[in-house]
Amino acid sequence: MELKAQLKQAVQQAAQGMGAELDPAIQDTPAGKKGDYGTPAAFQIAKLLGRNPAEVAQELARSIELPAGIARVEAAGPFLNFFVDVADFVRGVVDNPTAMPQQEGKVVIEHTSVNPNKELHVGHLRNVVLGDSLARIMRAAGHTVEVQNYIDDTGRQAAESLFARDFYGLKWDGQEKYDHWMGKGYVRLNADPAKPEQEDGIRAVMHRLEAGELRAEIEKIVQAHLDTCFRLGARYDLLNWESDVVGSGFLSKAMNILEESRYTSRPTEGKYAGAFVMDVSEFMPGLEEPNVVLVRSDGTAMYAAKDIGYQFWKFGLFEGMKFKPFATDPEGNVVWTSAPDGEPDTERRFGHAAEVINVIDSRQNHPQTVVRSALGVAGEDEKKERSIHLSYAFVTLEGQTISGRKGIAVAADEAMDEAVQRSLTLLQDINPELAAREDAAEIARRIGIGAIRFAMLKAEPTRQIDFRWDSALALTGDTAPYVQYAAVRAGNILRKAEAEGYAVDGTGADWAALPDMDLTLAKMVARLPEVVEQATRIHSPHVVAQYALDLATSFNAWYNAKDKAGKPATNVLQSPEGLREARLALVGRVRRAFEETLDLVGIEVPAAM
RNA sequence: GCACCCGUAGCUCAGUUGGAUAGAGCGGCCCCCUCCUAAGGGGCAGGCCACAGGUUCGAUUCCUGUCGGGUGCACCA
Repeated sequence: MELKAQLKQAVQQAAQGMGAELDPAIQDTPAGKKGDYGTPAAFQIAKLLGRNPAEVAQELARSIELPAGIARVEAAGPFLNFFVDVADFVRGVVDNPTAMPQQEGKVVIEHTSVNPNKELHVGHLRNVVLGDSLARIMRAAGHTVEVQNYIDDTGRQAAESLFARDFYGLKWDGQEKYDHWMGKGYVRLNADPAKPEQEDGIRAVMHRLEAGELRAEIEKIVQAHLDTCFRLGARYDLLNWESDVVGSGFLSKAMNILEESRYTSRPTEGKYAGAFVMDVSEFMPGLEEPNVVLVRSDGTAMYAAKDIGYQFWKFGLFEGMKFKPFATDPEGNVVWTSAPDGEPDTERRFGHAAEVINVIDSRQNHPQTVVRSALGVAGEDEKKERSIHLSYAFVTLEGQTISGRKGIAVAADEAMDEAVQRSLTLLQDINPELAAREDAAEIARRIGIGAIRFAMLKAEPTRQIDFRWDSALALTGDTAPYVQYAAVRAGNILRKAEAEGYAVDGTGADWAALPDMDLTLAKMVARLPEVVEQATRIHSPHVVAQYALDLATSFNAWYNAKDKAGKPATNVLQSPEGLREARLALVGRVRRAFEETLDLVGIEVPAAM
């Protein structure tokens, strides 16, 4: 990685010497090709100079000054291939910690934001896992990250659940998970033919919610949601309540800012007479109707206006909310909440983001683009550019659209229970000795939760996924357990080596004894920083999940490598002294890479498998 | 109708700012525990990268169009 940057510079200089200015790509050579890293720079140079690419490559090979760690260079037709010095390279990887990107600036990530009226279902899992993983990645890349969870406490869903509870006279037994219990009333109400006649009662609850009278009721549901998310491994810094966003006057503050813009107006005639509208055509080309109504002609605000106010606040365009502690997460960190009786944020602790990432499903693409455009309308072009919608396709259930209202859903808690149970069953099946251990439950938990997280992450967010038990909870193939198993194997080698009294820190290592097979593994380790950089650039954790698979595949292939006689070729403990120490140090480094990589996507390594 | 997303092996998906023979997993067939854990490894079969143009020395990748699937287009929330 560091090495790639040096190679790039060397190629750049050599090209300059030939009279060509360019930004050359340095890439891994395709499998089966000679060399470790290569560049197609000769194509570009040839074009600039009007010469033959293969000749240019030859000349480059002769003139380039190779950085330390590169043993030699060879022209392969128009490509230029570099060969690393195996001993230098592996030692370099082993001796140095992962050189993560050093990105700066505060990033606010909003995810989860589940209506507080019913338990989470498997569709919500994707949101939580995407957001939590991206938060971990952005933090590792150097950013200050603040995770926010939006609580829609004044919405219709919350009102219906609370209404249903009283309407049916439901009593909580103190045992059932609270959000599940509340959800039952909601589903019952929506299946009830008598529901249309209850509109007045539901509206009355909505008014009480808006007045903040039922906040304690909603808090109980929110706490139950947090328990589910904590179990998944997600962590939060701040809960923002819709009633507080409204109560803090963000709406009028945002409208005041937008008033100044030449893109907003209050038409006195036509279809928008009397309303406050925003023309977004400059920011959203191709729209049939470029005007977005923010405030209706009767003076009431549209939902979009509230979203805009909230987004403006995240970027620090104004202040006003008050905060207090709400809960502590499993590590004992405080989760804060907005609250009418909280303290003003005099230290500007919350919000004030340089970048805002909203994790919301793709059905919100249009409204999210409007929110983003509003920053442009306000003249905040840089903030507009750094207003990111992490859009993902919503999850279907066995081909059906998930509907909490109709009760067509699998609860997130149920999916996690089942995943952990399946892990334990498999453990008993293939490793009874281990299953009898005291920590078997913890091992099964890490595997089960890991499997679910991984299933939600491994594909691109835009990809539609269908939740099916057998694929979401699979424990072999492209899954978390596959990666965890490789990490555990690496750990086992180290443990045995230490028991034998061998050095695992590189002491006594004969780096020059390492064959190319070991180099391949070290090269995979060295890729991690660029993977993290890419994940932050495209705002998607799936590349990290894919890398975890690549790393595990590399390690397993190396672990099982056979020589021509069919004997193990890389057995560490049976390697000659010197080579053994070099390999132990490498295995130790690979193990750390597994831990770091899995941590980026919120997956823990079990003690044994 | 308009906008956005997707179309890669039988199925589910990867594929770096355009580069060298397009890769995995699942499923099918065949091998590998005298070897640090077989939740593993190796091999075989399986591809007009939806289709048609274009840009380029070079396109799965960028542009245009067509077809197929999904989603969204209220002075709703």
